[in-house]
Amino acid sequence: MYDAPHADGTVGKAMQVLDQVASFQRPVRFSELLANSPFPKPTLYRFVQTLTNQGMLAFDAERQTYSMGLRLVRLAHAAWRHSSLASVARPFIEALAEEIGEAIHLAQIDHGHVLFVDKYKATDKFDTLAQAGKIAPGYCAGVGKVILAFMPEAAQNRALDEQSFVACTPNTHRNRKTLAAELSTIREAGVAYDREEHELGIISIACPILTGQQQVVGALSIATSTNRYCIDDLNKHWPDLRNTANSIGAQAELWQVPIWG
Amino acid sequence: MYDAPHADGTVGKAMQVLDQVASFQRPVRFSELLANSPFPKPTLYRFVQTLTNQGMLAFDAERQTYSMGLRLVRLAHAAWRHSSLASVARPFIEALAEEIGEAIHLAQIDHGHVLFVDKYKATDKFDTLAQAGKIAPGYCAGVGKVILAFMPEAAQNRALDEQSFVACTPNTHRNRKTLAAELSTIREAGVAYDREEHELGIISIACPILTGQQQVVGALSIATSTNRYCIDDLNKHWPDLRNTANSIGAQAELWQVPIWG
DNA sequence: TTATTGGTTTCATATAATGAAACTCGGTTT
DNA sequence: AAACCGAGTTTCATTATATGAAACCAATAA
Repeated sequence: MYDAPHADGTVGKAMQVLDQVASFQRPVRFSELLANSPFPKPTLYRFVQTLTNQGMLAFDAERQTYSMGLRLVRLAHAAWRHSSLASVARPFIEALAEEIGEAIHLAQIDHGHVLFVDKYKATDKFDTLAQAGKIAPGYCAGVGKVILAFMPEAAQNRALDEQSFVACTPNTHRNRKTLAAELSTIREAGVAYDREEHELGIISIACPILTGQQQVVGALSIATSTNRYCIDDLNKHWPDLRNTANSIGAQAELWQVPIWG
Repeated sequence: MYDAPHADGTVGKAMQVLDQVASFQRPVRFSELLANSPFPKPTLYRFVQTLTNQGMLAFDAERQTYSMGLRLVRLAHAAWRHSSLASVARPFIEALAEEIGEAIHLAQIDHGHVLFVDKYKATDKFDTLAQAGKIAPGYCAGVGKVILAFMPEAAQNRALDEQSFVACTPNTHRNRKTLAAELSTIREAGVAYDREEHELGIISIACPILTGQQQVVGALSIATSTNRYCIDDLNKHWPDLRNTANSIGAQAELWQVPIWG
């Protein structure tokens, strides 16, 4: 449901509550939270109180509902600028998108989830916050697979353990074995394809973004819909995609991009 | 320096640490944090540990620095979509910006700070995350003043108490009295002007976004630079701005926008 | 080698979180 | 009305957790 690692301390629990509120995709009543909360009533109550005081949650007195607070936006602003690839990658993505006229996704991995941190659609230009921050499971989506493929052994195993293998479409990997097999292919080839594994009608080609020491910091993909193009068409863009990814990687290295976000 | 309200509990302190990390506009060493932290070494240490585990901070082992974590981006995604005006306001702003060809800012207030939640520049289209989440003091910036002006007495006083009146430019208000005076003028007029009070060369005209019950939920402004236009030019756009603000207000009401974020 | 600095761990103590139960307050129902 | 409910809030003795002085452990630097 929502991440519940080894619950470190009180703040860990508070973050758990934050996630829970986020998981409802709408403002939510206290009682709704309580219903599927591991915490007893007064405890949960105090958590939401505190979080609301802190601006991490927002309480609508009118409707008696909680939603995510604006302080998060403030903090995320900093996160996005200083802890993600996005800021260094932007100009490159823009150039690439203009050149090939398809949507470009930039992703990083965060605790086993693929996190879209930026997106550029030739038509609606940057569409950052509306899309950024979205998560997709790592076992489908081109960017997810390519990041997994290039992770070091240990981290990869840890990440694989966290995958749940829900079938998004008929093409989705449904167990660890077939995924692991594809991952090694991907690693050799240096490219991953998403053949409608995440969403029917959407295909993509993805490249890893590597540092000089061959550490993955993220991935870049070109996505399109099947009624316009097929995988072979995307392949034509591979050199460009590859180059852009390399440039970003080089740039990231000079810059202060952390490896695992 | 950074918000330190009435420190509620352990999580409050943890959030304080988050803010502190954000306040450095770059990855930061433990010792740097320690230097201006109210917390003793081991306490601070455990906080950053926990926050890092939780993905709220990111630790770059290479350089031994902390920066904001990606989990914030994930959470902010939800915040932006469900707890802010931005999602309902976007289409309106887009239309307005295209029509008048100047940059439009959308702001909300959060704990006495004006928070830019969206920005549309006719040239670079939406530039959300790069700009959104930025804060500006409430006592300068057109949007800030207009929001303050329309706040209910009590909240206004509380917000005014939190202002520090640092002079950004020669035109900035430098004490509560002159600001309070302008606020009542603004309230009557329904418009606020920023005459290079925040940044030299930048002027703007701002309107409040009100609900049916005349509660401010945010503000909208048209900003431009003095070497292109003067305040009178901006005034020509006032009707449009006003209308857009009204439409957004009406829409927000139907929707689930919380009053104080 | 011996300081020094930046980071990590210990452990007795103080403090803060916990949750069962009791309470309040609109809105039902009898 | 009186009794009842269910969502939200508060109390308070108990327990678990955070705390921070001091000690410890590298790595440089002198």
